Amino acid sequence: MALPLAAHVRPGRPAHAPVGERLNELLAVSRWPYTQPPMAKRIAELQDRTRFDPAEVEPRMTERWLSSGLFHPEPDGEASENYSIAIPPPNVTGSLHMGHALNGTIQDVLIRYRRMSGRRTKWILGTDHAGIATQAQVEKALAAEGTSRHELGREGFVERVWDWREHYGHAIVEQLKRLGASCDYSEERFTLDEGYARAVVEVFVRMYEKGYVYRDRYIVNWDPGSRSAISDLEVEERRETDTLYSIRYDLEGGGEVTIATVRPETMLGDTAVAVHPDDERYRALVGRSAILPLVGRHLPVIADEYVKMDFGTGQLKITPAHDPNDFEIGARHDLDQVSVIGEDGRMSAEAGERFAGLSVMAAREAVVAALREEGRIVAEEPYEHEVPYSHRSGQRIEPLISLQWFMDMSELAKPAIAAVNDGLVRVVPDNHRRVYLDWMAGIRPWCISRQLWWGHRLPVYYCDTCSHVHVASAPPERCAQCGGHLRQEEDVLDTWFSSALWPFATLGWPEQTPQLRAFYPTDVLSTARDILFLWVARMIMMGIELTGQVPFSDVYIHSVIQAPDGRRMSKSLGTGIDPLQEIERHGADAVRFGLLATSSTQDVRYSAEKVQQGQALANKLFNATRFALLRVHASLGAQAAAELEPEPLPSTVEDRWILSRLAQIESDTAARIEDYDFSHAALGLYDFVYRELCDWYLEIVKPRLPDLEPGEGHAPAPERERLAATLLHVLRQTVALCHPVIPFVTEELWSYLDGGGGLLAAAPYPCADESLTDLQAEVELERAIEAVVAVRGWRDSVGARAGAAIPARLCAEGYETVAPLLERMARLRLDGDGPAEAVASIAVPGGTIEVLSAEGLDLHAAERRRAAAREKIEAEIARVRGKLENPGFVAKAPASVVEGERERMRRLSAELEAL
RNA sequence: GGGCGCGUAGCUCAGUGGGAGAGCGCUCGCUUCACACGCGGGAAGUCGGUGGUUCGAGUCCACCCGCGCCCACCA
Repeated sequence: MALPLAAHVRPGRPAHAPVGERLNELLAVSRWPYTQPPMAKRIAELQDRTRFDPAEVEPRMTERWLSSGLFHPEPDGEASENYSIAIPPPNVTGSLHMGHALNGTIQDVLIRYRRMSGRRTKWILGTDHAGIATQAQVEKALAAEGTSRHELGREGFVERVWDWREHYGHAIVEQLKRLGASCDYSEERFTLDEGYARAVVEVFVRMYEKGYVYRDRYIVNWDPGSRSAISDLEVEERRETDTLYSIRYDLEGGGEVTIATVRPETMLGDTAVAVHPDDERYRALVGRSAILPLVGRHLPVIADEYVKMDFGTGQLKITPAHDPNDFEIGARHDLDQVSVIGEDGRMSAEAGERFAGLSVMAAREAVVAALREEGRIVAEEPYEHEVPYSHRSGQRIEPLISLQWFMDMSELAKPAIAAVNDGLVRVVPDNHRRVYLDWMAGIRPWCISRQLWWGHRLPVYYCDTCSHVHVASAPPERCAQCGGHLRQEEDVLDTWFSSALWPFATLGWPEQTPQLRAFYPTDVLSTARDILFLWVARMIMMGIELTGQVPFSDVYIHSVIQAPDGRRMSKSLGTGIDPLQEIERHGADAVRFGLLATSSTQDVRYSAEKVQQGQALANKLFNATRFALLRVHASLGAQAAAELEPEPLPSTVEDRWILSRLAQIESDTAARIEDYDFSHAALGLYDFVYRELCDWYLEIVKPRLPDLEPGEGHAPAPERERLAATLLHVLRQTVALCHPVIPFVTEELWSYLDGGGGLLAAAPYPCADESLTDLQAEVELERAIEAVVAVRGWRDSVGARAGAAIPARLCAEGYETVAPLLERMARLRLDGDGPAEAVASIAVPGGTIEVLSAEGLDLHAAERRRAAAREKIEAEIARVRGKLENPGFVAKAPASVVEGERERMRRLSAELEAL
């Protein structure tokens, strides 16, 4: 295998470190013993493989990759010269959905591209324990068995979850292999692994010691579904229509106030009534007392600026224990907190005998009924507002006061804001940058404790005797204060607390491991925007705080894939499309291509057509290669074919043209991948393979590389060898170029194209050879193509038989080098001689083609066509003339544009003249 | 309420201030010796609307209409 080292070094970009050494290392890996039949036999078998069959090929290629060890890099070198990506860890119980498939493909393109470009690459793989989701899933299974976590007890339950993980936790990893993802499968991480857990505890302790982590009684988003507090980010607001009740409260010593609420049941916990301090209407009320209906509690009337004078009556009930705003107001005015709703989502004893034990909704009805009986409901009206729901359990959030652990984020946010502002972390596309910055600027404390059993238990120990609180990475034996017995905190940490450490905890942090040195910081974090705050922002904050470095230099936010009808893809809506099913149907290459081609800087709809297009591309490339191999072998003989060294040896204009176009697509593709412009990368490759390579180059070149059977008139053997070398060079480069996008079919084809038996995944990525750029050849061939297309259209419109060659004369400039191919591709016979009088003429760039025989042609149609062509040219001329006669245009437009229009005018005039 | 984004061919979407494009679908023709998951030809568009900037606007600006998404503590 030829190894031009220069091919690894793209001009204008830094060569990343010991390239030669790297290559050898890669090659040692790719030369693993892979026995296959001799090439001649394989080529013969290729004769019958008229289609690319993904189901047959893909498992073989996966097997080759995995057993080669290529995906596992030794932890050598420095992170700055290596390339690494930490996969967003999927939930351990999850299965591959479209988002995973797209993100997996994107990351794999980046990884494969960098690996082929000579970088030591590591794609860090692992799964997330996903506290609430996993616990809920196992609890559901237990319920089906007629038992519950409470019956099993904490230890038994956690053991059951680990069993569950053993059984179901590997599905998604296998699915990633199916997709072709080149993760380092030999070092899979899990956020609850022993080492990882040590890192989590370490971080908690450090944050506690810095004073960021604290315990507080605070109003939290209580999720009755998971029986746990959840963070603000896990709350989703839904628009709902409720009834807004206006309720009359009597004032002590006469008078009344009227408050409005959509949650009458919470009035049982009211501890004040508030008005705005500037509200003239109610100034006299401040300082008096209202009497809470049904309860009889005396409520001070207070003044607070939070109250909107122009909303409702301007009189507001205050329930500090069950409303976040009221909680704040209560704190300002030192109000009592009366909790009338419990953690089970039912009314508590404090709600009074009449209501205790009722669900919130039942209590609402009961309270309204009771108030109505007393004639206190002044008004009822439908009211649309936002209602908080748990993103996790789907249940309505119940704000209530609870003792929880929090982390203050304000200090952590500062350097994380600076990192993005200063470009240390680049956000692509850029518009997400401001979203990040806005959120970070207003960051609030993070409730990190969860009342679950599945997760990292807080390293907090309470003394039974003196209630001293110990926070330590190793459990202390006894209370340091009084020697009393210690009890560990029951709560576990929010899953995102451990996820925030992902890029470095997976590499062995806090130990200074070789892995950490080699692969941290990582290069890019690719994800959908829904976890920008939940995860990405927190990784940046924690990364900077704990390692002193940003965890990645790029954040790439990819599209969200919607159902084809534009709705959200979801199981519950029935709008989900299973990527694995699509892979079964069309092949992994097709799905990868389709997803990349669809992806964009905004949300996109799933496109079965684009997947189809990918399948077509895989098949096309397979057949193009198959054609070239079979032809070369037939034309040169097996011996010469086996000894042939593919290299660019252009002898004709089409050779120079395709090599020039190849250089172009090579630099385009590299640039697009580096710019995260995956759709154009994929579609650009499609265009190159279809249009330039297959439709034109292969078709033009066919007669130069004959099946040798008829024997007469073949090009001499050295000419055939030059063409074969060029053709195979172009195919090798094209196949390699496509590899990051469609790895399976290209790896299979490489096993035919590469004599050395190496892996394409380890081969150098093609690099544009600028010396092969040939603008002259491009101009000449573009002109020929335009002419061929014009003649074909003309032929079709006059009913020429498909195969019949038409006698004609070329009356146009600039076809010296391309006349033979024009003749053949357009099925003309350009004898030159013949009757002087043409029967018809076809407009082509730079002139016409005169048709010399009307045999079998519909000349009326030909005339109509000629007239149409003339009309089109005239219209075009009129447009250009209009421009050129506009003094403003000539005076103000750039000279090159003006000259371009003049040139066009000359060309069009010549064509019109010729017609 | 604040922010971001989108309206281009029947559908899904590209489009860099200077000749409106692709894939699919539709249609006509080809059993052309790589591929019928193929090849060749064709039809199909007041680029959401109205103004403005400019020699020139699908592209830049303003407003309007329609549709998404994110953030936000008005009962």
